[in-house]
Amino acid sequence: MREPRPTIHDVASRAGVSKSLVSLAMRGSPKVSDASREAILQAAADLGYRPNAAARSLADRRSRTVGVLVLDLHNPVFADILDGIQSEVRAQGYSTMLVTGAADPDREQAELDKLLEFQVEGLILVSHRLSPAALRRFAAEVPTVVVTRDDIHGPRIDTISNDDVAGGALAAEHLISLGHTRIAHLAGGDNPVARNREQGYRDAMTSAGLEDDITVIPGGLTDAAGYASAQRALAGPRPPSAMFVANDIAALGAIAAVQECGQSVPGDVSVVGYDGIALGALRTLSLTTVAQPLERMGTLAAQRLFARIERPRQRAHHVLVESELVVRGSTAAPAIDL
Amino acid sequence: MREPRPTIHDVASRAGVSKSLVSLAMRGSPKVSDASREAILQAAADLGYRPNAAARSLADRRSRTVGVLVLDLHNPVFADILDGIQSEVRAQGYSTMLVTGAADPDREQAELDKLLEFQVEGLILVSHRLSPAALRRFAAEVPTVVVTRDDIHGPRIDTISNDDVAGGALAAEHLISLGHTRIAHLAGGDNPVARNREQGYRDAMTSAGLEDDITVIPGGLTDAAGYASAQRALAGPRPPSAMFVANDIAALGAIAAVQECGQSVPGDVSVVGYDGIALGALRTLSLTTVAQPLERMGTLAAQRLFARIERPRQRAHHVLVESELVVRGSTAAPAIDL
DNA sequence: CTGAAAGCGCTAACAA
DNA sequence: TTGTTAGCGCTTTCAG
Repeated sequence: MREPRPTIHDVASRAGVSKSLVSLAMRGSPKVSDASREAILQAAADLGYRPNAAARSLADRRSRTVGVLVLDLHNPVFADILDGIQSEVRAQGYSTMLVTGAADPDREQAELDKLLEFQVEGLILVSHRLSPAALRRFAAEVPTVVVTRDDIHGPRIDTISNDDVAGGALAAEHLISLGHTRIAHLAGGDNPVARNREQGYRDAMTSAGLEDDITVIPGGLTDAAGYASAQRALAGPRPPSAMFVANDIAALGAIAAVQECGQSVPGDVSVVGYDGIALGALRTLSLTTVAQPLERMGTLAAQRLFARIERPRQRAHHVLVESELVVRGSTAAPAIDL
Repeated sequence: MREPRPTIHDVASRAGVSKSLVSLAMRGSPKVSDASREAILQAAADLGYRPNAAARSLADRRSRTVGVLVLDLHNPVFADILDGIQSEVRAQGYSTMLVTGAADPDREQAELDKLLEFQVEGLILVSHRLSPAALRRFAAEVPTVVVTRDDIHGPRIDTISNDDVAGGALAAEHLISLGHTRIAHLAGGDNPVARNREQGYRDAMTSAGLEDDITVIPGGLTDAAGYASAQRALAGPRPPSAMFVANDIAALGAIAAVQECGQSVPGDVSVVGYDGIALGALRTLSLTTVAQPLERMGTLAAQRLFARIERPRQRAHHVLVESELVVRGSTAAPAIDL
């Protein structure tokens, strides 16, 4: 069907040398005479030769490839983290195989199985939905680092994360300090990241003596979920003057819902998000948020992974990064209640 | 360093059969007795056996993998197209290897070279920045389909695209029919997609007798670029009452700039984007746009690719999909000029 | 510096 | 139905 690709053997015979010399030359070994190298490179170029990664990986017993799973390609958070990962991986001369499981545990498992069949030397999971058992199974087979979660422990599971409880508290405290009391939390669903952010909110409310005002609206981490939760919050008997939303994308949805109700942000309702996506800095949105150092988290993850690929038995590190409150235009003091 | 993974050979000896029988059993061949299959599967499970994709691909002379290059993971457009691609690729029992070149021709080339070394059986390029020569070189080696562009032709280059000239005209005509005359175009930079959209705008303006009002502000296809272009447009001596922006992400940036100037959308300035990203449907943004059938474009691309993998010499198809104007809240009739 | 030979894990005839 | 035998393209000893 397809004409066969040229192999190392074709290059060798065209250059008039042996296979192994070509192999050396292709990888820039110094033990090749200039004349031979010249001839080999020329022959390779003439033929349009490309090394076969499958063959190399088989003979070499290593793929020089790492696998990356991301929760959801639609959320720009992950693009930022990926930038950090990719630059580090490339710097190491590795390739990355990128997959998504669309937040579905079974698909995530299937994708990771594929990755392992491809003999990736390590795994970076950017916010997964795996069960602890499944995660440990993978981590037992190959160096693994988890980004944005640190709830599942294991001897070989490195993590890069921020303190979501503290971050959630930061968000709530900001609203409290502005003078809000009717502060609702639009929660992010059944996952540890969202649960921690909610916990931070609860803690802050309680510390401020506002435990009776704690209002948690169930929701999710997508724009549509934020929109729906906000609608429900505003339809209640005692609508909030401020909302802390589980992440930025959902916060954008929430802002949309507020404005659609004929209310303004922050005039009638203040909104705080979480993550620090670039879009939130746009003046229209101007989203106050708890910003994670996304790209750096990616870089750190890749660095941890390579450290562990080097020394697999080293004990796991848990890197905690600092998130910070970025105050923008979506929050303000509450309107005076007349 | 790492303990070696179990191989087909280990499974065979544990199950008391030969390598080839295991190979057959693993791929569900009917020519294996139930007893053997049972034993083999059990042994494989006990050992935690995973087939080695590199070895399989080498022996099989096919990788069952396609390569996908996307322009920019930060633009949600591509996530939507990818959804379409992935579902089709999975349905065919193939895997996809996803890479980005971050809109840099050299990096794109390097990434595609890698993909070919991995022996991908086909390539889907979702909006690339390759030179015609480079693209043709790749297409000569492996079945290739290009999504969102149709400017580079070649006997083996399939394309899936919309008519950007017509789409650009659609956007401009909408603004014209609303009564606008001072309509600026915030252009998308030096690439054929953006140039075509601009052409459509010029055509529509000319047809309406508004050639003297044609105003093109140079820019780019990111939120930051849209923001900057809009600022420039508004700072001009004769600020526009409407803007057609080269894509949705840039349009969001433009809206931000308008609002920051103390003007409102659509009260003072109407804004139209292009692409149809989900975010634009949020009520806050409520972006009028020319929507492409993104996910379907992905599906079509994958279908074309598999058709071509089947029959490589078949002549190239150029699929044109319909885009449609989606009118939302970011456009309205111009304010009466007092 | 160069070449021959073995083998990575798997598939695919072909025989038995 | 099963086992044997060759490779797939490459890296890597190990002799020349």
